[in-house]
Amino acid sequence: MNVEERIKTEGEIPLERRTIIHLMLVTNSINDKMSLALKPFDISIQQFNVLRILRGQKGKPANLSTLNERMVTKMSNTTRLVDKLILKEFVERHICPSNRRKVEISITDKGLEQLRKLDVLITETESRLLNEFTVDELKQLNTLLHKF
Amino acid sequence: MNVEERIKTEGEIPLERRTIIHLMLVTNSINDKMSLALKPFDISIQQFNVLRILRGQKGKPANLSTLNERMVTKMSNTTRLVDKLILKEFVERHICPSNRRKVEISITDKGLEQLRKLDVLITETESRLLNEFTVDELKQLNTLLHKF
DNA sequence: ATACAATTATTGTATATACAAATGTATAGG
DNA sequence: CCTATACATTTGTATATACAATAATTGTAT
Repeated sequence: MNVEERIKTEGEIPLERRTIIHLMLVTNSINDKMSLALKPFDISIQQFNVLRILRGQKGKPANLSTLNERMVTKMSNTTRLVDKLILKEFVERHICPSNRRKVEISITDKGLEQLRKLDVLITETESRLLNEFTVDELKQLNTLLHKF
Repeated sequence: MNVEERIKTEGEIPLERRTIIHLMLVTNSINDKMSLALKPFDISIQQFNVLRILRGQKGKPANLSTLNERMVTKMSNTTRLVDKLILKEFVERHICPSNRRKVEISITDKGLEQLRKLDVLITETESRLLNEFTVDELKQLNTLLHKF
């Protein structure tokens, strides 16, 4: 990602500003590519993220606040995000019997099956995105990001 | 930014996946803080970006496709983004006399004035976001991001 | 000149998201 | 036991965004 070329600036950008812009450009590009990869499956990144969280629960259902807590990109309206996954029959929603304010959301077999297909795709996409990096560089990048 | 803590995972995340997630978490957090800083001025990050691009034109107006090309986060509908800036009287839109398909968008004095106020704020916010980094680390980070 | 394609921006429409208010449920204090 | 408060989610509504269709203008080939 060449910052100056991409945003067509000839003047010099201060290092701090350039870093922020650089990060934005990179993650925007990653998001675009991920969305594109998921598009044939008619699944958004957010929906994919929820499915993965639910699988990580290993059978134990999650409630809405748990999902919200764990989502990479938080949403202001997880109810309706889940609605869409229910429509696709990838998840189920039941009222929690021990506390009826809560809902229990769990992934269905159909959802798990879909996720297995997506796993391959996503792992490939991630690798493709990072193919210029050595393992050491990836570790270095993570160390730097940890400072935020 | 502690990835595992933030998304509440106990299992180990593969390095490549972790890197992508890490980037997302960091830029989401940056975006949140920037939006928050701009909020009192009722300006979105996108609108701010357009104003800055227009100032960079140094009097020379820009057309829509130029804006689109240069925006950090591209929009599918720059027309309506500009509409909002016109409503606030920060920019003006005229039909390009040499090619009437094009529009000429330019920043107004009021827009420039507003931008001067925002500059301080944004520069401060950027510094605050990056205060854990040395200049060397920032350069290092940019070098790594360049690999995308 | 005329027809056709290419360019540039706008508009319509469906969907997504943010934010606040409302709903239903549980808990704690008098 | 009653009421107030806190909690968890849902719903309403305004705004934002994506995507496709349309409109207007220009360039080009015949």
